[in-house]
Amino acid sequence: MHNNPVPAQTWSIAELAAEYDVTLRTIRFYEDRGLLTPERRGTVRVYHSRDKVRLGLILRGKRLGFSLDEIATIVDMYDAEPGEEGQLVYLLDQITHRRADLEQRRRDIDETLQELAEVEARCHSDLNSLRGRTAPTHERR
Amino acid sequence: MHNNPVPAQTWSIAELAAEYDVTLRTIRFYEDRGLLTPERRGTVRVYHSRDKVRLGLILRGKRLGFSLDEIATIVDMYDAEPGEEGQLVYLLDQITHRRADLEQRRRDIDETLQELAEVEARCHSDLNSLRGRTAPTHERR
DNA sequence: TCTGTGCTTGACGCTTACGTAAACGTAAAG
DNA sequence: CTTTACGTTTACGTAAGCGTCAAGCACAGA
Repeated sequence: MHNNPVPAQTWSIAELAAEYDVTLRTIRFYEDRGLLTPERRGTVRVYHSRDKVRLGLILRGKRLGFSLDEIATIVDMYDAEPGEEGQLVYLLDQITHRRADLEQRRRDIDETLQELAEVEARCHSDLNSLRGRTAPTHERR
Repeated sequence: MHNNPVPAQTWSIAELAAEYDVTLRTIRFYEDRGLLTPERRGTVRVYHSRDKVRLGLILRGKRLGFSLDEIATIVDMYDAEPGEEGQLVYLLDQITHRRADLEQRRRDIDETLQELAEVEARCHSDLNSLRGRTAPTHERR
């Protein structure tokens, strides 16, 4: 057996920025908002895998349209320590809310996808008409 | 047969605001951004079912986290006239992009829901431990 | 006629989520 | 030693999406 088998990889701010395709400004801004807490070596930021994971979660939250405040509560849930009963109950409550939110979003997405499919079908039909295959007999809203 | 069987219902701005739970300011703002184009009777806005539907689509887009500009392109797709071939091809292209976007979102949502379920399971387990049922034997990240 | 009630158009304010310099530190390379 | 690369803080700028007055019109009822 040996200690310290893996030197526990770290990243510079530029490396993280490149990997996730965001600017340095963005990463520093997230830190300012308390979403990231990189180590400091002197004045320089050093990011560990924990920070990297959190950045990934933050960006996924952004893709979902959450505000940074909402993202903060979500991401912090993942890292939450067991704590006392009140904390846990609160956390479960948060989870319930988040889940309801996300399921509403999924319904919205599914509806939108369905309607896009209809618009697409109309387009193809119209294209066929234009190319002289047949007259447009379908109903328009 | 008779003409004008239904007087074609209309709504005031306040009625729409109440129904969708938004402010008058918001509805006017959407008009300012070209998302709504209500009829004018004198100086007063009169909303027809078309406007009402569009407002619903706009708010759904908002729930999905789209910007108003993106929402504009989406909503306008629903109302698009057949037009020439170039237009149709462009529309189909837009649809492709939107669909890719939405499917990415759905993946993000599903991942998040899964992870929330894990956090929830941890919470319940921790609660049981606190209540003295059993010791927490599960792994923490 | 006075008082609401509901609508209108500005116009300024505010928050979020960064962009964009400016000015400086540090360490390696030429 | 100077340049270059990479990092830092401070701070002002900006676009989106409204909130929030302010001031005024139009019509209905007491």
